[in-house]
Amino acid sequence: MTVPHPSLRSPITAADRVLLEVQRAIVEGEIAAGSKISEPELAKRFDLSRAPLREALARLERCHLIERIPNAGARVVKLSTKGLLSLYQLRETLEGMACRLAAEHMADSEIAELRQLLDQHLSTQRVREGESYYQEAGDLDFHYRIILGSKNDYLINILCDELYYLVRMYRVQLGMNGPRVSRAFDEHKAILNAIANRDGELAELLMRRHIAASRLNIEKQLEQMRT
Amino acid sequence: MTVPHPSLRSPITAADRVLLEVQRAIVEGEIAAGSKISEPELAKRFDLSRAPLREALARLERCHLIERIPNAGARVVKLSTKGLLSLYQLRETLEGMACRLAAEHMADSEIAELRQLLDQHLSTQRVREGESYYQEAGDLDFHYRIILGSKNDYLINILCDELYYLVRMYRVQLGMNGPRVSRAFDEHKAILNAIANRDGELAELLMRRHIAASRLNIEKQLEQMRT
DNA sequence: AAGGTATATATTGTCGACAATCAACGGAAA
DNA sequence: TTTCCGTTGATTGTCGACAATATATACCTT
Repeated sequence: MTVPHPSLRSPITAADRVLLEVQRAIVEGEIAAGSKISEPELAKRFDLSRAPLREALARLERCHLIERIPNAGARVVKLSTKGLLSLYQLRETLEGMACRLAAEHMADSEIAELRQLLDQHLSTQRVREGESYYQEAGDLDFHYRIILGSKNDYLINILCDELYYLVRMYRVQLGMNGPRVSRAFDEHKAILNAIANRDGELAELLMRRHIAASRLNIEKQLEQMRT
Repeated sequence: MTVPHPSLRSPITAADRVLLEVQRAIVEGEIAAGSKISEPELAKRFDLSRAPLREALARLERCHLIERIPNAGARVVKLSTKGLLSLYQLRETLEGMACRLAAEHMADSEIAELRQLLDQHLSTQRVREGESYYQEAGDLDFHYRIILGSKNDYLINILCDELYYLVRMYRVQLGMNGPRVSRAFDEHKAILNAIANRDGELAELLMRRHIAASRLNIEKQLEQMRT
């Protein structure tokens, strides 16, 4: 059911483990945004040498969760309105593109699976009304499959490996469990239909609106928090 | 005159040096596409330890010049028609977006400098007719400035740090010195005008066509080589 | 002779220690 | 008191060696 992450390479090394742990910790705010990262401290905490840790840090930098300055160390990224805007601006363009390509390239079987996934979400959604985690996972799953459906490896890499952890970080730390669930479902359904009809242009448009709506929703909540 | 690369961080470390060297070697085909990379061999060749070398390899993977498999080593990427198509497909979307944003966000002074740059290219172009290196550098410069003008850090990072080396690798190894110089100049000029008029929509359209034309040009040459 | 298995070799992943660089603190001069 | 400078402390960058894993070779079996 859950789409395996593309960057999960078969042999799991120590660097991989610590990467996943630290990634989760940063996304969930367990390691505070903007805080400095101490290599010796983390190495001690995960009981391994600095070598695999630095490997992990390199990959964290790659997905924009930390920023490194030579000879000065690494810091967890700070969340900012400007950053959020840039990120969603980019997502709008890239996922729109992915959606158009998916409408062109997805196999009929993949589309069928996607529809099945959506129906399944709807039922679990009815049962577990309001539980945001399942919605979060389901939403990710939906987007992932479309992105993978684009069949463009560079595009897939950018969205799934380099941007999505940051997207999740914003969602989690700004508390975006969101009351947007039902509307999101309808939008997902419309997108799926466009893809099934092989209407790439419409699919792109709908996906762009979907993400724009999501962005506006977040910005609205941001505004409320400030007052 | 030349725009400094954004990823050139101030303190230059040993890993930075070897990165630049290997990057160049791969782009220019000195290290053959598809060949295996031996860490001990490269370490000996550049007379340093494997630690900074691995740091460099991590960054090479980031810009898609090598592919790493855990416990199995790294290989230089293979060039393929599919890869080239994916890459230019992505560039078309991303640089189009950058161009639209540049039309909205570039300062008047930046636009003036861009115009100056273009005039300068035109004159050197007349003097050194056909010398492709200057054209290559000039073209990169033009695109760089527009990308930077988008003021979207994530977009800038993707285009300038993660995709452009690969673009250059395709250009160099497929021998794209190109007779497209004069047409490219006209297209650049039109794009600049759209930006100066703050017409983001047109700027995006023109940039997309510019890149699409460049892609078609390459594909044409590819076709000729095959026969 | 072909296929599979086991050894042997080479490469990658990891470790602990050293060197180079940067940030923080304290003291001296204006 | 404020500013500049040198020292101290800590952190990052680099090194060489060891352990774990994968590839290649040779051998044995069918």
